[in-house]
Amino acid sequence: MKIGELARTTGANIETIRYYERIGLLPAPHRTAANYRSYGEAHRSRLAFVRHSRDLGFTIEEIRSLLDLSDHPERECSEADRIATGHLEQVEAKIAQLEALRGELSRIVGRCRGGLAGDCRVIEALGDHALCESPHA
Amino acid sequence: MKIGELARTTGANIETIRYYERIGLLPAPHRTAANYRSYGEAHRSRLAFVRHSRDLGFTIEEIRSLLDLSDHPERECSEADRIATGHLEQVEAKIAQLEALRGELSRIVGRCRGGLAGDCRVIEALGDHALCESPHA
DNA sequence: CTTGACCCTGTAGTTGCTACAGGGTGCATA
DNA sequence: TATGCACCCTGTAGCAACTACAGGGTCAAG
Ligand SMILES: [Zn+2]
Ligand SMILES: [Zn+2]
Ligand SMILES: [Zn+2]
Ligand SMILES: [Zn+2]
Repeated sequence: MKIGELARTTGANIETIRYYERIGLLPAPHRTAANYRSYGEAHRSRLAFVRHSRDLGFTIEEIRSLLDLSDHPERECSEADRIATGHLEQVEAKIAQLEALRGELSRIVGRCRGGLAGDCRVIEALGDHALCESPHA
Repeated sequence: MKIGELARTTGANIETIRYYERIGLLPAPHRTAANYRSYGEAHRSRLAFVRHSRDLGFTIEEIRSLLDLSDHPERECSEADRIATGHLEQVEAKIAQLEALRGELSRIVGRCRGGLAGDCRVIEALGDHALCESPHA
C-alpha cells in the first residue's frame, strides 16, 4: 500500500507519516521502482498504535518507549504501566488546573455589565490577580 | 527600573519580556546611556496584565485585542466580553475532552496486572481504539 | 584591576505537526 | 500520442509562546 492509502486507512496525515519516519518513530518502508514508499500490515498497525496513543495524549517520547516495549514482548511490562499511570496523573493535574481557570474565568465574565471599556470589570480583573479567588497557576 | 527588577516584580522571565517587546505586545522602553532598558510603572502594569492573562490561558492575539481595548477606555467593552466568553468556552471544551481521556486512561491503566509486555493489556489497548468505550478525540 | 552581577543583540532550539515549492510518476482519456 | 490529473518525492519553513545560548558590553565593590 502507498502512503496515501495508509493515510486514509489510519486517519493520519501524509505529512505526519513522513514526519514520524523522519524522527525514527516508524521504520522506513520498502520503496517501489519509482521510489514510492510501500507499506504492509505491520506498518499500518504500528501507525495505528502511534496515532491512538497521540489521541490519548501521550508524547512522542513516551510512545517511543511504549513501542520499544511492544517490540520486546519478553520484557516486563511495568514500564508501560509507569508511563500510562504517569500520563493519567498529568491529565488529572491538567483538569484540576483548567477547572480552577474555569472558575476564575466565569467569575470574571459574569462581572461585565456592558458599557465603556474604561469601566469594564473584565479588563480590570485581567490586570490584577489580587481580584482572583484562586491561585489558578 | 531595569529589566531584571521588572522581571522579579512581575514574575516574568527576562527573555520573555524582551520577546513581548519584539512582537510588539509591550512598547519599547527608554534606554539609559549604557543602552539598558528603563521601565516605569505603566510598563509594569501592562506586563502584569499580559502575564495574568497568559496565566488565565488567553492567547497572545487575544491579549493584543484586550490591551488595545484597555488603551481606548471610551470604546464599548463588548469585544472584551466576547473574547473572555469565547475563551471560557474553549476551556470548558478542553476540560470535557480531558475528562473523556481520563476515563479511558484509567480504564486502560487498571487493566495491567503486571507480567510480560507481550501479554500487557495496556499495550494492547493502545493499539486498538475499538477497545475504547468513548470516542475521546 | 579584577571579579561578578547585570545588561545587550541575534539566533537557534523546543513540541508535534502542517504547508508549501519545485520537481517526478503513472494511468486514463481525447 | 499528447495531455491532464492524481499521486508521489525531497527539503525547507512556518505555527505558538517561549527558552536558551553565544558572544559581547557596563558597572560597582573589594
Ligand atoms: Zn465589560
Ligand atoms: Zn488571577
Ligand atoms: Zn502491563
Ligand atoms: Zn481509543
